[in-house]
Amino acid sequence: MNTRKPLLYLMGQTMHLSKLRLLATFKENDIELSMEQFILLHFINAKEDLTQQDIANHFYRDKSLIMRQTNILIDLRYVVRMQDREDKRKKNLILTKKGFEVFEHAKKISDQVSQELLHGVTEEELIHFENVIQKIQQNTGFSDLAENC
Amino acid sequence: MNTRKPLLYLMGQTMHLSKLRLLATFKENDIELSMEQFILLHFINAKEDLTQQDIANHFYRDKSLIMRQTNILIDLRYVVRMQDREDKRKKNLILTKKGFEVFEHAKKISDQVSQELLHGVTEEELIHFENVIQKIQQNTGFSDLAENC
DNA sequence: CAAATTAGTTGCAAAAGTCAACTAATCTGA
DNA sequence: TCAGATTAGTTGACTTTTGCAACTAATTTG
Repeated sequence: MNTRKPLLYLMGQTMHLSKLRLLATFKENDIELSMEQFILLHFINAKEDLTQQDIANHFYRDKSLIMRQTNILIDLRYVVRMQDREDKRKKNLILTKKGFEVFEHAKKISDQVSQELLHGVTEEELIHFENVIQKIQQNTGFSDLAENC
Repeated sequence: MNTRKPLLYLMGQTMHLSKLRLLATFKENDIELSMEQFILLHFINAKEDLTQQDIANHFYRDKSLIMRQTNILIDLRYVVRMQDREDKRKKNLILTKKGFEVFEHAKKISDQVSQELLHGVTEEELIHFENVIQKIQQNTGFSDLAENC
């Protein structure tokens, strides 16, 4: 009998506990962001002329979910929606100064947490690890191969 | 500026896409289990004299959530609750024959999916990968070091 | 230009998760 | 020993997260 834990069991548990750690550290530092909000800010910050549909495609989520998550960030004045100049159906999401500051702070904490989580992992192991993660992601058949974020 | 993706961003996305792949494959094979239900079955199958509180502790979830997830498995006749002989507060969760059969089927599919996801990953890389995952899990400070499942 | 497609939006509902209160059983220490 | 603390399970009420379907307005395409 194969007693090795299923891959997704292992990854899921690690992900869950890591998320708890991140959120606890956010709270300690008075950052009131969910992990999803943080990731959304990260993505909006990294991309120019980003639309909600782009986000939905990238994360394989329903666009209505992205709509609502974005609304929260807008209510917080972290993000604004601006009509695209060329295509009036589209709206570009743009970080505000306030949003950028909050994001930068959260990013610093997040990097710190990552470092802690990777304590005892060598640079070489990390490279291999990220390499395997990438392969897994590609093997899902979902992930956009051309993607750079 | 550090352009590397945050660790949890990468892991989260990989986890999400992998979950989509697993659920799609479950559906193709007429398995009507959520990933959480599958993992719960896995855990109940692996452990003797398991209580809901044990599960809640292990997965760092509220016991009321475990209660409700277990109720679903009981409604499906996959699991039964049996009063512990020694401690009448406790109830042990036990797989039924039906539950075991469904689990075994799902496990087979899950192993298959894992294999597909690990396509192109060498045995050595996998060992390193699981090693890093374990370290991360331990570094969260949550994970029970004595645990074997 | 009519028909199909696309981006955003909204309503509805289901699923997932949290928190507090409660019961019954067990444990603990003065 | 037995009163008070603790533990496991349960329930209710609530919030958050998520997905689906329908709709509008703008754009693309044959």
